[in-house]
Amino acid sequence: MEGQEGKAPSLRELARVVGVSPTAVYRHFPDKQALDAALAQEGLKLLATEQQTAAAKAGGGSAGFAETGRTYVRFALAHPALFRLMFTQGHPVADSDRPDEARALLTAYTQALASNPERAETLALQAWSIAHGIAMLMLDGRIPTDDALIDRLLNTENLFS
Amino acid sequence: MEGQEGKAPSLRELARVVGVSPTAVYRHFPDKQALDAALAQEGLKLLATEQQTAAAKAGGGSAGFAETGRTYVRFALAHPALFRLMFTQGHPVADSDRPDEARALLTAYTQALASNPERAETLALQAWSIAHGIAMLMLDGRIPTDDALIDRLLNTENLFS
DNA sequence: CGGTTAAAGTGAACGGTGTAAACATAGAGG
DNA sequence: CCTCTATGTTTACACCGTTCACTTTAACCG
Repeated sequence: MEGQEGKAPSLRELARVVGVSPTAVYRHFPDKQALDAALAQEGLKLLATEQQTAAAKAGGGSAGFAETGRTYVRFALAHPALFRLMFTQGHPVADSDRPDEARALLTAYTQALASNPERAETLALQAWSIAHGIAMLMLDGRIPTDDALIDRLLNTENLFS
Repeated sequence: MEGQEGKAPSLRELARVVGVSPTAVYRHFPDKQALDAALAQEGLKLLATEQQTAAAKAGGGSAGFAETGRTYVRFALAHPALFRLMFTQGHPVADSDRPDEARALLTAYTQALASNPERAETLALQAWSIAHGIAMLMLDGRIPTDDALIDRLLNTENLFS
């Protein structure tokens, strides 16, 4: 019925939930963007661990790599607002911090799968792009949120073969 | 320097630009969402024509198909706010209208490239996903907005080969 | 123990937003 | 000319992010 799931919560609403006045937030974060960035960081960490456990359970290797992608998309569908937040706001979230947990994990996998390092980099970004694209298109209601479809689209064996 | 380009204009700002009071808008659109949807429709049409001319200039076929993808990403980078609007709001924009100009064009191409029709559908969605993913990741500053990188990522010949 | 001090929370207020309601005006058609 | 409809306006409301001046809390130290 819906399109477009998951709207970002307002600063005031978050304050309400915590049971505190809106202005109290400013004792801990300079502005809403900083709050969002902190939440996004948390989300990225959560996604990274989910991916790692999923990949480990699949036994690593190329099966683990595939599981990483599925987990990425399923995470987006499970936490639409958080996922949007994670990629929507400001600077790439990490300035001098960990340079994107998820991305590091990604290139680690592709380095094992590809011949030369540049090829691995390209592969990593392509995998990221396709997973991100699927996630976004599904979140925005452009593509049916179908688990089988996720598998079909992420299947590298019939990818432009 | 920036991350995150292109913010949606407010209803009041649009009214200001047009030189009219904010509430006048409601004589023409039931609410802001409807206004956004109309703008999004316009954007989709624009993108579709740009893709068609680009593909035609490339001589159609698989070269034209590739040009379609490049045009998609370049469009997103050229009109960040509009592109976001096109995919961000509500129902898939077309309820009974044209079922997504861009998507129709896409499947038309893949049907020429693939063996069976379901394969073509999968191919179309995969191509859409990767282009959309690249566009989004670049808009959100996750990936450098590099023209050469676009080509490299969209190159089907080294896609998970 | 008392006093000082920094951290954390407060209410009021400002300009911004989307939207509703009641009212004004202009122009077309009889 | 008079009426009706399309279009516009002003005023008002609730919500938003944010600033400011003020109070509370609690920890530390002589």
